[in-house]
Amino acid sequence: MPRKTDKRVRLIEAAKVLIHQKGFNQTTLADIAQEADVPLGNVYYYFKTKEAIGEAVIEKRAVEFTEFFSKLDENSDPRARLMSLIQFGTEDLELTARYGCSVGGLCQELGKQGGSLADQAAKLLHDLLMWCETQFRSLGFGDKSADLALNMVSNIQGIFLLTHTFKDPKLAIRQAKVLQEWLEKLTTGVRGTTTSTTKQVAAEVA
Amino acid sequence: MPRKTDKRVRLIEAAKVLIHQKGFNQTTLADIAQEADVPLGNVYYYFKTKEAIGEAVIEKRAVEFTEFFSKLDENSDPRARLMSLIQFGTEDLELTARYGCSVGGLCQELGKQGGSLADQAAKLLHDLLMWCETQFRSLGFGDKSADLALNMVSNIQGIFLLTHTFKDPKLAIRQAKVLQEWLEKLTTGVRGTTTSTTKQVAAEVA
DNA sequence: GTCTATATACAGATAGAC
DNA sequence: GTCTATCTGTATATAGAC
Repeated sequence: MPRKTDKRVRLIEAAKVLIHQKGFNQTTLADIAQEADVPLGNVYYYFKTKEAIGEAVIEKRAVEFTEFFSKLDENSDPRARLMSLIQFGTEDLELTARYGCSVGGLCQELGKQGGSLADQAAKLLHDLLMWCETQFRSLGFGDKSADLALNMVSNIQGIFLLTHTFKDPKLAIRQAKVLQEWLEKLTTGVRGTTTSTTKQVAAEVA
Repeated sequence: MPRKTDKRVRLIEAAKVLIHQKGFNQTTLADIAQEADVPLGNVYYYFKTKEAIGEAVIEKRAVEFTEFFSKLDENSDPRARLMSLIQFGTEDLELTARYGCSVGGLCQELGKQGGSLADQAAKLLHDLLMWCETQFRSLGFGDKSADLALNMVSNIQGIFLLTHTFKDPKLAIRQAKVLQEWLEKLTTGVRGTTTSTTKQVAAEVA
């Protein structure tokens, strides 16, 4: 592997971490260069602008999201997949308490500024939303699926914000329990395949 | 009222709006001075530092929060108060879609930086959380009240973030309906006063 | 109390030697 | 491809006349 790729990767990784920790605007190119052990002036050989680095970081996040969904999809039924999603939300809580959700934080910050970076960040949350909706649809919730997905992602993002605000991982633990119970009650008697019968059951429960 | 107070008030109001729109770090003193129609150099007569302006803005938000709670408390029973809170979340949604939640945004941004400003911003969300918990406690939910409050505030903050991220007020409308239905089912058969009977009912429902 | 001019620091970005 | 030195703009903050 040529050093070119190596440095590029290092810069993206450094930027990814620092942007999560300090936010995009508060992260300087000097910060990134230092963290990646690359001289400041050399950064511009790999990225024309700071925005280009932001773009690369979000693309990296998108790849990680895809891998994450693949992992979740290994669960045999959609209900277990959604449960896994909630479970993963209780990992790395020290990081979440310190710096909040890496994706939610980007959407919040960049959303105010508009532009293509904001759109790219929003797509990450959109993908998560769509993934959840797919699971609910597979469980037979039909037209209710979008609302259920919205409720779930909303809940997750909200508890991340509170966990960060109060610097208290226990909040996320508590809410994860609540969310899992909600999902359990919601899917009681519902199978993972979409048939006319399960659709009726799901519609009734919802 | 002396002009001194007038300019101070104008600066705080301008800062409040701009910080909501652009975030604290992205709002410059020049921005604030211009918006308040005060010469840049004069700003420092009223506030020693930019942080001092941030402090004043958060204090203003705290006052508005208190007034807001007073308004909500005008409802006769706690259930109606919580319903009102959800209802208020569906007002000014164009603003929320454009700039997100003014308080949530501050907590997110300042939380990463730490310091006293972050603590002050966090206190705003804490007050909201405590207010909600008080309502649930009045409804007889006892020890479940903290979790219910957490769930509610978490949900509200989450949907604000999504509304902002996707620039779509309809999302907040949809989720408000879901939240209200949740609250309705939760409090079915529960009265607004705390007696041993209602406590049992509430505990059972929760 | 008010306001212009400016000091100081640091950000993103570039030039050009190697 | 790499890296030092630096340009340019802009931010917070100050000095000091009025």
